[in-house]
Amino acid sequence: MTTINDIAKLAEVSRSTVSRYLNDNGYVSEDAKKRIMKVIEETGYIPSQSAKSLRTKKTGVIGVILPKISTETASRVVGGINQILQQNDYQMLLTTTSMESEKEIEFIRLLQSRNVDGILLLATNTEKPLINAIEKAALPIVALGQEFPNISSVIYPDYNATREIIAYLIQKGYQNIAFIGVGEDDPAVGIERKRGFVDTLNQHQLMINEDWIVQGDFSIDSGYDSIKEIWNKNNKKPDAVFAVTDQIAVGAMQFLKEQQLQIPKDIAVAATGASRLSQFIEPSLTVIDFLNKEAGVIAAELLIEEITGEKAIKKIIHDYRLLKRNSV
Amino acid sequence: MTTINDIAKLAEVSRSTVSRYLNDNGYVSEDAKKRIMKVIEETGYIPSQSAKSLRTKKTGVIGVILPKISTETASRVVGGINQILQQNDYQMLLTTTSMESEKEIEFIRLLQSRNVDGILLLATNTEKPLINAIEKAALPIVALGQEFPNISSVIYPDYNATREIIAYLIQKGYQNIAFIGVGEDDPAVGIERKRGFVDTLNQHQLMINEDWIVQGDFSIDSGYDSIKEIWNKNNKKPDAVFAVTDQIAVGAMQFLKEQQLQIPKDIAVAATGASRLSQFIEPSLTVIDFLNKEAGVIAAELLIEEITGEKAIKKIIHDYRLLKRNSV
DNA sequence: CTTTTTTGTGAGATCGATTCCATGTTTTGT
DNA sequence: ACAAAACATGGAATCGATCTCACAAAAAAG
Repeated sequence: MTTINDIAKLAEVSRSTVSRYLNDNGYVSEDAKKRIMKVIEETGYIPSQSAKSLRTKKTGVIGVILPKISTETASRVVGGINQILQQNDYQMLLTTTSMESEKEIEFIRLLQSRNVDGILLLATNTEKPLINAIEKAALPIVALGQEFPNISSVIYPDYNATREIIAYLIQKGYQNIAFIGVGEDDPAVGIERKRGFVDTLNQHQLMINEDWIVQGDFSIDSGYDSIKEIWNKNNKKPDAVFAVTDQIAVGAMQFLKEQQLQIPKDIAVAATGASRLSQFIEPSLTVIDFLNKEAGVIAAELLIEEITGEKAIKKIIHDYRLLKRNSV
Repeated sequence: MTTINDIAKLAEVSRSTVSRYLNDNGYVSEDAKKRIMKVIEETGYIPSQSAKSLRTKKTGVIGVILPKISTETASRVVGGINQILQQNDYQMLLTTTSMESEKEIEFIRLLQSRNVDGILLLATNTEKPLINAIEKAALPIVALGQEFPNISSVIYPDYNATREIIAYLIQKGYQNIAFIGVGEDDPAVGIERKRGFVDTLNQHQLMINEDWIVQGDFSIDSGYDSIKEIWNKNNKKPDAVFAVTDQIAVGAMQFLKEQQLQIPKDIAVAATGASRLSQFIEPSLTVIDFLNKEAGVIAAELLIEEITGEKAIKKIIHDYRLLKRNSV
């Protein structure tokens, strides 16, 4: 491999001059420049980032920690992050936790050892060990999707958005609304959305039927199973169901269709999350769109701000949109 | 930041001993081990990968170049890659070209400067400059989706799979089949799939109607526009349409439904690519499933093999599956 | 009881860049 | 014409690890 020393020798200048040329700082004569350029061209020399980073303490790499890459939400967010990072000449080191929360902590350490300039964390929990790991970390971290003390974060308006969509259901005349949620270790999805649901029902003096509140995970299958559970539990059936993710809703719709139920005539379905699927399934799903790509963009911008100075901790509550479609 | 020197001093041993401890090679007494362990624990020391890589010429990072992250295909492939890399303690540096082919070359250089141990290239073209860049690169590269000379690659059976699905259409009684393709700069999708289509029609002595062969890009919208173009062009309408991607097919279906056509009664639709959407759209799409995640797994395994010895260039033609569903 | 062998440790070179500083040469200002 | 400023260059330290080698002490072998 050719190094800066080889270039220096071939171009008959010193290592320092080559470095000055490469980084375009300090003085380099036209003559020397030309020679160096020529030699670099001929040898196909590529500077070693490892050596550079060792000296400068900067890698130009941002670590991204996410639960799972192969979900539409994740890939949208990553798309947004990527766009900003690329604009700012950063690269993205991607790690996925496969929903194992210990890995989030492990990766924070690992990314630090890789000397990344900052971390974007799409967290699925806010447990104490994770908080500790974040506080101990000596580099900028921005969280997306959950809120953490002492670091900047971009959070989705889980509570308010849920309130709006539930209110919309009620306004449309649905009174018996079922809820398919997820575990509470994910505060944003598991707690906030449920709180939005419960509070809105209470506000409208609607009865909350515990039999109609079930818990799935994030999968289509769990949506199917959850609504089935509701269906088999009781004689009285809901006339609407809200699912905390659109994947869950898709599974639920599958079951409902199998029961020969008309959506939304017999039962309305609404959810959070605007995947392609939610748009093209029939009937098209009424959902909350959290504009994931945008959120990724904002989070990345926040992180870069923080890397390049700006110490302020910012909490940004991201925008959302209620997409009224045909399932309600 | 604490370095190995600090640890050495605090544990009252030499730098070398700490290094031996960290890498678990050479002799370290139990006593020294204990002291080092304690100091590391107390200080929260994290070794610098930059320094390590500078010495060892290994980073434990694999570069992945892909056209676009936010497609289902890409995220499935990346999921598969990630799984294998994680198992082998590699990290993934992700770059996206946004379909700009010069960027593929740029990123090959960039990733080299980052001293990645290998590159996984999901290419969308096989132009000369790209081939040159690959040949000049002095590190293992594995391509996925397109074939390149002199490097290992995992390729999809574009030709054979297309033949099978077209044959299936014919067998089902469809004789007037339209084709929505993409540009020929993408040989795998643009040329091979078209060739499979044409050859199969010829083999069955079916007329190839040039008016029924149009070109879109990879988007849903282009599917809509393409089938519309076919529809408005001619008095005679096809009774089936094959699209080279399921996204295109979804767009086409949208148009066909708007024309009050029954799928598959009035017109059958088939495509390549088994997205979630293709499964849940109505009617569910008959497609070729290229098992993208699996392909990612195999490509990653191939690359790791190549990094750890094994010099053989392998061309692997990946498996596929014809999913017979309701759109045919 | 010597001779090997094994165990344990540290000094110092090295990887490939950046950067401070010293030194010399031009150019500019007055 | 002479001091000051600008230009140009190279030497050498440095970043934080690895790793070869030399050397000494302890254990095993003869």
